[in-house]
Amino acid sequence: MSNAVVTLEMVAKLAGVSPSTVSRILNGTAKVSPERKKAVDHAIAKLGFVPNPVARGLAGGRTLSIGVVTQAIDSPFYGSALRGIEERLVPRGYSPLFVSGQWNAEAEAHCLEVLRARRVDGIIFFSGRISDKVLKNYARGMPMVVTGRKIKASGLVSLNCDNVEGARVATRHLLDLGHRQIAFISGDPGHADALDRLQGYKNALAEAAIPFDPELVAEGGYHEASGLHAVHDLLAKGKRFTALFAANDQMAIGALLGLNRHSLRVPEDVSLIGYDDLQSSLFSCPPLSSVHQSAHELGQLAADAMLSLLAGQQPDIRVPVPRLVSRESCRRLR
Amino acid sequence: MSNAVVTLEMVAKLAGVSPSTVSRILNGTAKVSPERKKAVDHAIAKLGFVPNPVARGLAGGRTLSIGVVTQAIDSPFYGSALRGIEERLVPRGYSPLFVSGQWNAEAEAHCLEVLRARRVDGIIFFSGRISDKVLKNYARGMPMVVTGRKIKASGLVSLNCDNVEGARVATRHLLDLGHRQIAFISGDPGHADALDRLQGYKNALAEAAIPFDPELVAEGGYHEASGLHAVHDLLAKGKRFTALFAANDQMAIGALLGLNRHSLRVPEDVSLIGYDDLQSSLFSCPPLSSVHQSAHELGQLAADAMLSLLAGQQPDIRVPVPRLVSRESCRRLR
DNA sequence: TTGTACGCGTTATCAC
DNA sequence: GTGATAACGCGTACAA
Repeated sequence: MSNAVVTLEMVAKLAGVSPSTVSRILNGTAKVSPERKKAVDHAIAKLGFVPNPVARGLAGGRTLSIGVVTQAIDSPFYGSALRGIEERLVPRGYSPLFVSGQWNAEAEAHCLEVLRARRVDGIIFFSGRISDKVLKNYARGMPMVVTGRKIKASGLVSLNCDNVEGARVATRHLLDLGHRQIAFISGDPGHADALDRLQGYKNALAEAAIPFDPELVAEGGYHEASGLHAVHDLLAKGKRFTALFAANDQMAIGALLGLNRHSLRVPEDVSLIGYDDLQSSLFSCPPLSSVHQSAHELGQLAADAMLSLLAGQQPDIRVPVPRLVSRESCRRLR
Repeated sequence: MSNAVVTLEMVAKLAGVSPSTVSRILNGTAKVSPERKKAVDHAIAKLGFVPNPVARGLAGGRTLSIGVVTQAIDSPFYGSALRGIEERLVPRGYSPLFVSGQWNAEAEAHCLEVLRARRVDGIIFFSGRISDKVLKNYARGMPMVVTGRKIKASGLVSLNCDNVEGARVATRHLLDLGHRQIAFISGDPGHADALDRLQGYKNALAEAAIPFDPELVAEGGYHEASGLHAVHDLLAKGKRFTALFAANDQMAIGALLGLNRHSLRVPEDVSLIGYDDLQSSLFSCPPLSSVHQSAHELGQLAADAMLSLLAGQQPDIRVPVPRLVSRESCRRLR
């Protein structure tokens, strides 16, 4: 309630000890006698003292803040991830600093500069277009956790979901349901993710000895509108397909509308499956089958990895395997 | 590219001037001779000097960071708002510090404490459950921008969307289409927003001389699942209705699924309208009519207001009026 | 206009 | 164990 500024020095004076002792108690840097500790704790409580992170940052070289480079803070996927990060970081006294790169290498570089200027203790970097080299370079200066890339470097943890496998599972699901003509809406080819998911689609087809047909692939951009357009393109080609796999849920939702526009019903006429299992996919009409890849959990894992790194340990993170979530947008053929 | 730490002092030395002169140039605090300024600019560029915000914060008492208390960083509405804030703040050198209160007064109070401890220069506070009194108290210590409340206090700007009017417009739209039995899914009564939207619904009915029927109102919680349940409840009562107004788009999407579950088609059997006009509403099946209330724009306005406040000016903000967006989820009766 | 000196609140490095 | 003392990098009275 009190708006007054209370400093460590004031605590020290009231407790009858030196500032250093107070600092030691706060950080557990060294042992102090129980009686002094008690006096200090008492003074802290009485004054309502809260350490100033700014001063701490200057003196100690740590700011207790973690930079998080996301690509689009307003996307449902990243929103969940950021929430996961927040859940893990805040209770440990760290504050996440979110900046968004907008899938633009230059903007991403700028984000990194802002974060470095702010002296964050570490950086969590989600996907993006910037080169691995730049990221590795930053990693030499501070702990980094990176997702969606396959980089190896000391002081850098790479969290990689198995997108190839996830896409294989999704495609396999459609195959198991008897579908043979399966169209695919790819993500932005600028993402490694997108390429992997395409590969998984191809792998599943190969397993089933079905030749890959480029005509059944439409390129999207990971957002709803692109899914809608992709369906138009696919249908315009006149190619027949009984099932459609979209490389993420947002495009699947767009595709759903596109199919409706062409009087094709899901799942009666076309089976549809997405990827990511967004919260909202549970409420589409019909509820969308998808590959569960929890962004929320990914965020938590990334934060945990960062915490380990900061504690000087090499985290041993195992990313959860993608899991099929079957709902009502797919049906057995015939 | 250089990872070295460059300080203001080094710039001063290289430019052959005193540190204060460099500081003055950086902050425009006082006039300096063109020649020295040139030398300093040159040195800054050569060294790639970036001022340390941490040190700046300690010395100058400003951290160039703005606390933003959101309720759920992973909700589509807040995601857009945060993006709007980021767009305005970052180019001006400020960094937003996002924390989420989860619609929990205690958590919100904790958020505010964290932000104060971090010495943010100001706080943008979205909705929430904490009391106006606490907010006013904080406003005495630093600039505040608050949304979704009607508070008056010096150093505090209150951005208020006219939810009563928006809800009236939505209901009026249904009335104009010939509907007379219009059900309503309210938001969490803990929000002022929710109460206002209910009031707008009532107002429109009154204008049309239609008695308000409590049986046609179901209580939701602003998320998709609650919209789904609300429809079940409404239908279980056996009340007939030809149109349904959900107090936000997320609930409308849930309601859409609920109606489908009961073999009611939108808009053939029931006309449906939401509120907020989320990006995703453009892609529901059918695309959802809604009341446009740009969260993105709201974020920008809040950020602009904060910047004005920080510049010592009293911002004169005019919140955009809610606007009806008619799509395919409503149809004329008969 | 410009430079000097000090302070911001904390941590780290010494002696004791 | 504990307490002075010196940084940390910058802003700003104050003097010149």
